[in-house]
Amino acid sequence: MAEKRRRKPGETREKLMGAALSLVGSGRHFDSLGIREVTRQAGVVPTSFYRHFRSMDDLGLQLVDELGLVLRRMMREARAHVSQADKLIAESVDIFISHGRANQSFFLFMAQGLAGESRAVQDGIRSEIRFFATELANDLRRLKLLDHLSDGDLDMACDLVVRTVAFSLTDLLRVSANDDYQMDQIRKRTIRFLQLIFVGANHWQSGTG
Amino acid sequence: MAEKRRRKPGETREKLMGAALSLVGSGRHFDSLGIREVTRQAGVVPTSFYRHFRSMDDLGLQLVDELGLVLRRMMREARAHVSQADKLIAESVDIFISHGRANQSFFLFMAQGLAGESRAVQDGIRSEIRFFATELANDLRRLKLLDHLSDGDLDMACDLVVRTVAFSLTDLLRVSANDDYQMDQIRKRTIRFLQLIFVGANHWQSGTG
DNA sequence: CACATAAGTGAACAACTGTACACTAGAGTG
DNA sequence: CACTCTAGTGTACAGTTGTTCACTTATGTG
Repeated sequence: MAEKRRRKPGETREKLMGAALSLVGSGRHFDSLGIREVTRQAGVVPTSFYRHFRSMDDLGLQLVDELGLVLRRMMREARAHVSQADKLIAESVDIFISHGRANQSFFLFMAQGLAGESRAVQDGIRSEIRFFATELANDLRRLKLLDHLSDGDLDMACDLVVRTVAFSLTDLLRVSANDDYQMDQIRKRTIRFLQLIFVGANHWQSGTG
Repeated sequence: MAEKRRRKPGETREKLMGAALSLVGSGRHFDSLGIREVTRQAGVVPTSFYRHFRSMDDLGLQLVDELGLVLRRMMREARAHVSQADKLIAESVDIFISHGRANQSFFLFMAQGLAGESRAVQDGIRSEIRFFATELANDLRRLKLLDHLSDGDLDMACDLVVRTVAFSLTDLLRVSANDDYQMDQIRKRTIRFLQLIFVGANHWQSGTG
C-alpha cells in the first residue's frame, strides 16, 4: 500500500485545512482540535502535519487568510448586484445569507476565532472585519450615499453595520439549513437592524454627542 | 496530610467553577479545558469533579447561571444610576465597562460560549442576552423613551443595542486593563454606536421597510 | 450515640496526545 | 544519469487524559 506520494503540490495541506474546517462545521470548536484528530480526519499520517504547519495556531492563521478570500468574494458579488439604492439593504443581506450558508464552516471559524485562544487569529479576523467595513465605506462614498457624514462618522456607521451583520451570521449558522421559517426570521430582523442604522445615519449630525 | 474535609458545603464546587473561570480569564478557551486541568487548578483531586458536575458541559451550564446573576446586578446598577435622559447612554456604557472589567472572566466566557461547542451553553447565553434586551425595553417604556415605537420595533431596537454592547465588551476584554487610551477609544466608539441607534429609533416610523 | 450520607482521597488503566526519528518515493535540476 | 529537495510514511515514547474503584472522614439526623 501507500503508493500515492506527492500528487499535487499542497494537496495534503489543503486536505488538512479542509479537515479542520469540516470538524468545525460539524460542531467542534477549533481550539479543542488536536493535531492527531485533524490528520485522522484528513486521512493522513500525523507526522505529515508538520510538513505544512508548525502548530494548530499556524493552521488557524492560514485559515484566516482563506477567510479573507471568502469575504472578498462576497463583497464583489454584493457590489455587482446593487441595482437600486432602495433595495440595497435587502439584496445585500440576501447575498450575505447565501454566502454564509455556502461557507458555513468558514463563518463558524470566524465566530469562534473572535474569542479564541490564539491572539494572532483574533487579530487576523478582526482586521478582516475592519477591512470589510472600510471597503463598505468606500462603496457608500462612491454611490454618494450618506453623503453628509464626515469620514469618521461614516467609518463608525459602517463598522456598526458590519458588526451587526457578523452577529446575525452567527444566528444564522445555528439554525438548520432547512428551517425556512427561522432563516426568514433572521433575514427580516437583520434587514430591520440595518434599516434602523441607516435611518440613524441619515439623521446624524456631526455635532451630536 | 489531607486533614481538611467537608469544610463548607459547595466549597469545592465553587473552587472548580472559579478555576475554570480563571483559566478562561488567563487566555484559555473553555472548550479546550479538561477535567484534570480544572481540578489541578482548583487544587483538588480529579475524582472530586464528579461529585459536583457530570461533565465539563455541565459545569459550563452552571457558569451560565452565574453569568445571569452578574448581568442582573449590572442591570440593577444601571437602573439606579440613570439620572438624566440625555446622559443615559454615556452613564450606562460606563457601568457596562466597569462591570466588564470587574467580571472579565465571566464576559470572556460569555463571548466564547456564543460560538462554543455546547449547544446548551449557547442557548443559555443567548437567552440571557435576550432577557437583557427585553428588560431594557421595559425600562425604556417606563421612562417614556422612544414612546412612538411599537412593541415589536422597540424590542428590535433593544436587541440591536444589546448586541452592540456585547460586541463592544469583547473589544474591551482584549485590551490590557491599564491601556487607558484604548479603553477610552472603545468607550467613545460604543457611545457613538448607541447614539446612532437611538437617533435611528427616534426617526423610525413603523411603515419603514 | 449510632449511623447513613455527602464529600473528600489515591491508585489504577486503557486510550489518546504531541513530537522525534529514521526512512523512502518521486520531482526538478545540472 | 546522478543529485538534492520535498513531502510523504511507520515506529516509538513519554506524558496526559477521562473514568472507575475502593477507601476514609466529617457532618447532620434519628
